[in-house]
Amino acid sequence: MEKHPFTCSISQLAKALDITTRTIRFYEEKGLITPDRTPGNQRIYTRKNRARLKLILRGKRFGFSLDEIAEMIGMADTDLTEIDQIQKSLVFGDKKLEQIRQRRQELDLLEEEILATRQTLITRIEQLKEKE
Amino acid sequence: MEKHPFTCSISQLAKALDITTRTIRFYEEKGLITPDRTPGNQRIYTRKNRARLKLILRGKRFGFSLDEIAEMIGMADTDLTEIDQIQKSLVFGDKKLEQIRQRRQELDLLEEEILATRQTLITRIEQLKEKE
DNA sequence: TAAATAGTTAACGTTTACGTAAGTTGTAAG
DNA sequence: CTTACAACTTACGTAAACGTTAACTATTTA
Repeated sequence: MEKHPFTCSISQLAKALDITTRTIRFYEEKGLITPDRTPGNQRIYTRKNRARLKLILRGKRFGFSLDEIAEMIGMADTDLTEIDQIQKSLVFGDKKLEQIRQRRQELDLLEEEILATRQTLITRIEQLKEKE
Repeated sequence: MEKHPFTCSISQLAKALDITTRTIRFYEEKGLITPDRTPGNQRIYTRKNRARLKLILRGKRFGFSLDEIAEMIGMADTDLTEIDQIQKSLVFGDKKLEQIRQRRQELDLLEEEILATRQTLITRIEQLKEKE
């Protein structure tokens, strides 16, 4: 196996994901990512770190707090030797899936609501144009 | 038309939506809802107010800030006489629809990710059970 | 090798979204 | 009428999620 060479610095990663370096370091403080270091103590990020960060940002866009995201990630990082631990993670993951499905329904409602408003507006515009 | 009698007090509304009265008053401060008052200056909420509040909470669950939600509501409250204003609202609504569709895609990704992790865990459990 | 650029930690500042407490007024029950 | 409870306003407090600045070190570039 290779030691895939797709690494980058903190500022490169920040630019790629359109966030600040402060944000990345903050997530590290919270234990959400743990990049390797160069001999000079500078952070280096792999594709894996990058994927992890994207997952974090995605979670945030759905209103999950960093603590909740930390939990989800905890699941992803499960030590695959302890069978009890694995089963707990499964239960946790299923709970999250439940939540996600609920969110999807709410997303539909939100869309409906906006579409309805849209229709009202369009109808109104047509009425106004006829009156001219 | 009736003056539909489906009104309630702030604490009733809070209980119904499982939030605190403080939260409701806070949203009012921010201009997100403007209930009528009794002669004694107490807030009364109609079905419409209630629907509005639900919309706010739904938006929050998708990581929209209160300011963003205020914008969305601004669209819903458009003064239907100014044709320019209506058209602006339409454009704004379409932007929000774009965002919502993006969120849906991300939701799918999130679900995939969890399902993949789930599969890994299940496979691992089976392996461990065979070894017994 | 020197200068410019980028990265590091530490610590204090800021914004958002409420929580909480104090003191006052409305309203329903006895 | 008064007791009790709910609602009102005002204001200070707080946790989360970063922003900003300072003082220092590593790395790249001339």
